[in-house]
Amino acid sequence: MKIFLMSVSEISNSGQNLKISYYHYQSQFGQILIASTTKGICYLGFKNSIIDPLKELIKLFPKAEIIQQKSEIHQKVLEFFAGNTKSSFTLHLKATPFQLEVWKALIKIPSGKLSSYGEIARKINKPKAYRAVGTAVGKNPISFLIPCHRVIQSTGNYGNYHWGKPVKEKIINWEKDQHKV
DNA sequence: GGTGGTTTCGTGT
DNA sequence: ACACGAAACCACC
Repeated sequence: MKIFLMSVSEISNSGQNLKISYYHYQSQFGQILIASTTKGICYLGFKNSIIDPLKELIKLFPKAEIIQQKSEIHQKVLEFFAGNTKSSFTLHLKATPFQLEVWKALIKIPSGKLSSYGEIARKINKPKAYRAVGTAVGKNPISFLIPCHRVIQSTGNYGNYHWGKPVKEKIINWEKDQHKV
């Protein structure tokens, strides 16, 4: 069972006076970019033909000082990708209050399980806000750690994915396999 | 089981 | 004030 604690502190002001270290790494789902502040992970995205995660990072924190540099916390994330489920992480997020609610609800979905946008909406006590939930889930800046891939349509279709549907399917199947053993 | 129109809410502009 | 979207729901067929 995967249990990890996360605390979240908010970033206002587009990242002014903020120093962010980022680096590209390889994962079993493709190339990823991990970015962190001194407080925690602030961005984690997949690189593919359509998405340039570095561009997204800069767009998210236009005023921050963004430097290419490895860091210890990146290593912890890589271990997590490798299957070390004991780690705990601190996230340093820029978010609206609604997004924070949604992302916290995502963290509660156990590995290997799936949820739907409507179910998340009911969990945060706004059952009719499923459409807004979809938008909020899609803006999650930390893929994989915040398990946005575990949310699919109520019909059973996998629905869309910011980093491309194939990646979403890969991760879901991988997590399924982890629990078969 | 599938299609199409309607409902609904938070965001960015 | 307005349009959009990682959806859901209902009424048909």
